[in-house]
Amino acid sequence: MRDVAERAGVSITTVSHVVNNTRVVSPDTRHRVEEAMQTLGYQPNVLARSLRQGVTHTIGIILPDSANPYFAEVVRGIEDTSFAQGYSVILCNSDNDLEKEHHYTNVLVEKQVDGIIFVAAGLSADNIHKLQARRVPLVLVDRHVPDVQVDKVLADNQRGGWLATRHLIDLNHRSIACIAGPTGVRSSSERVDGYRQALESAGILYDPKWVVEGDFQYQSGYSAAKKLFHHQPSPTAIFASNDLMAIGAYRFAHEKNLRIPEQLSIVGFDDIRLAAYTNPPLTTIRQSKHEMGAQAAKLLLERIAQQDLEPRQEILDTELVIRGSTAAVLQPAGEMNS
Amino acid sequence: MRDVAERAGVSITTVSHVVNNTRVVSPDTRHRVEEAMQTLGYQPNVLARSLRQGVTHTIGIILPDSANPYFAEVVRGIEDTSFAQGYSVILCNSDNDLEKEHHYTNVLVEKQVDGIIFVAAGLSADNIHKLQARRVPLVLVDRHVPDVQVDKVLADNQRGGWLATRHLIDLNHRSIACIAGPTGVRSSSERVDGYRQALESAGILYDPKWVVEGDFQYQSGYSAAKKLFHHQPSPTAIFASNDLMAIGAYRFAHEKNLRIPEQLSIVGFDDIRLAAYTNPPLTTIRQSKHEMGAQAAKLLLERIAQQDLEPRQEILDTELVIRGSTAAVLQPAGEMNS
DNA sequence: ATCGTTTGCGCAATCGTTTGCAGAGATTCC
DNA sequence: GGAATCTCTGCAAACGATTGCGCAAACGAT
Repeated sequence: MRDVAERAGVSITTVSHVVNNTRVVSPDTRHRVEEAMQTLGYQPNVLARSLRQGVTHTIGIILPDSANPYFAEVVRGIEDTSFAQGYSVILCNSDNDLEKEHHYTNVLVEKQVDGIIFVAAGLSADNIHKLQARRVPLVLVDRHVPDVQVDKVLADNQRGGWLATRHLIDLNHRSIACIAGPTGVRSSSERVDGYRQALESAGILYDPKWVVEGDFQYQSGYSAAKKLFHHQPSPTAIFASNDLMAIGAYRFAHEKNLRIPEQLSIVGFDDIRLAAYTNPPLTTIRQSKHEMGAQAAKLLLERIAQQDLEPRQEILDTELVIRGSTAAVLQPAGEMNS
Repeated sequence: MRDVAERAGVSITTVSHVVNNTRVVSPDTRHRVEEAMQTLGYQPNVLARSLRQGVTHTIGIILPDSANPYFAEVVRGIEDTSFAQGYSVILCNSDNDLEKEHHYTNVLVEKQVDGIIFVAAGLSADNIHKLQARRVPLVLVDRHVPDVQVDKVLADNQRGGWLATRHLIDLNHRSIACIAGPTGVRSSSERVDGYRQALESAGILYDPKWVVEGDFQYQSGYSAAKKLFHHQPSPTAIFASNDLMAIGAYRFAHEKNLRIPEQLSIVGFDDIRLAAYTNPPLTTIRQSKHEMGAQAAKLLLERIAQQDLEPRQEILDTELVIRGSTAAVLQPAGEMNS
């Protein structure tokens, strides 16, 4: 910058002002400065600017695993709207490890990010409180965390679970199992709640034996299905609390030569891109992942602009997408449904 | 920091030295300083440090789409090893748009990142040269770019294409189509080269009509397959140059009631996690995506540490993974193969 | 008592910007 | 013709750390 100033025969102040268009500069000098910048290939050092202005135009994302197709799309939503507003994002994978999550919160604070978007690794209340004590703008995504007052954007998981299960009930299924997500993850337990409510409101006994826990990965869906079919009688339908595990269950069904949907109906959750391309295409609960990320970024940027807002909460709709993995049960276990 | 110094009754200098362990401090003062830091909840401002030291411990990743499962895993590889070495990553999606890519290179340079990992959007030579002119440490991943001298980590795409095709030939297929990636993407054209060579070395005519172009997404695999089956005769096997398009082709086959692998064999490329869970499980060419990212990060950090290295090139192995989507052709079109 | 060494610490410049304050010359107005 | 106003620009102090240089006290040896 000093070089530019020298070459243009002006002060550093003036250079700064032409760069930022922050006060009038005579056309003549402006031109000289611009020329000097051109030939010297000047690019501002935003570190210095940030230091001075206390603003980095950078936000952090902390989440369990960016390689998970679900989160990957959320991240894209965040990145897209951040980009549009001139913000960059620092990506941090916590691997569901509170320790790592904590480490990253520190790193981000030290790097003076303007805000953080957070998919909690688990019982992250401590980490969150620490951030709030520092008055770091914050928004929680996808997973609610108890005991914190903070902006959130969540999906209507319970309704989703209810829709999925209700759909199966409407198809005359009565033996409906559930592959749950990890305990302690709120979004998962809410889905199971929806499942349970749908069963109970249809007068079907909720049997904890038919709820097995997975970890949201393919493999665990496979294992869970195996476990479900280990004892008699077997379920005629499975509600998997995410698509990855639903696809894991597919794998099991194919190995056992169980035809989907004729012999086993499966409903997933999330509607990842892939879901439309499985065989058969997966009936699932859609939540708009990109939208979720975009909303989160929007909320965060608003809070950055104005710190003293009341904590807000955005609940995104979930929607049943009927594809080919569900069908009416062959031997209806009860009376016909209207 | 000034507050800490004041509270501990020492100079800022001393505080700095206890924070960084950079010269001897008497146990007594050290203790006082640490206590002051504790009670004040001091966290250093690494912006200021970076400005002074000219080092940010931050790297940038520019790639087409982090939501693509393939890149998502590469990114994890990068993030993991960066994290282990104390670096953070800024994530930038170019959407294969040279303009956006260029914008991001500027942003990253201005943010003074220590280096950049780059999956080229296309003919990115200009953007790369600009970076090199600024002496920004750089490594290219996954896609070669002509006319640049720079560290690279690539997969052996040609061998992969060859392996895939050879596998089909060994199964007596003679009518082998290919779903290519976008033109201009080097890794794609190399795979097609491998395909072509395998055909030719087996004395099978290479017919450009049987090579249709996709864009590496599910949907384009579907469309490509449709196009391939539009004319007679139809292929008995398809080599798709990535798994996503292979799965798109699955979709087409299922719609047409073509059984895989009995009536149509399909080989993919990449071996994304999902590939083991499709129905049937996808035969594909494995490349280690996480490893690729990890290698890239390693190379980059080495170059950051030592700028004056010769450009290096890392070629990662590809490997045929035989699963259930390929089988011997029903009516052998030619003589039996040993 | 003197001198050399060691130990422990502080001063102030620096990194590359932004920005409040103020000044110099040109122009306008009465 | 002087005052008031306008236009354009520069000085210098921040932002929050790091670091070369140097100084004072304590110590040990002679």
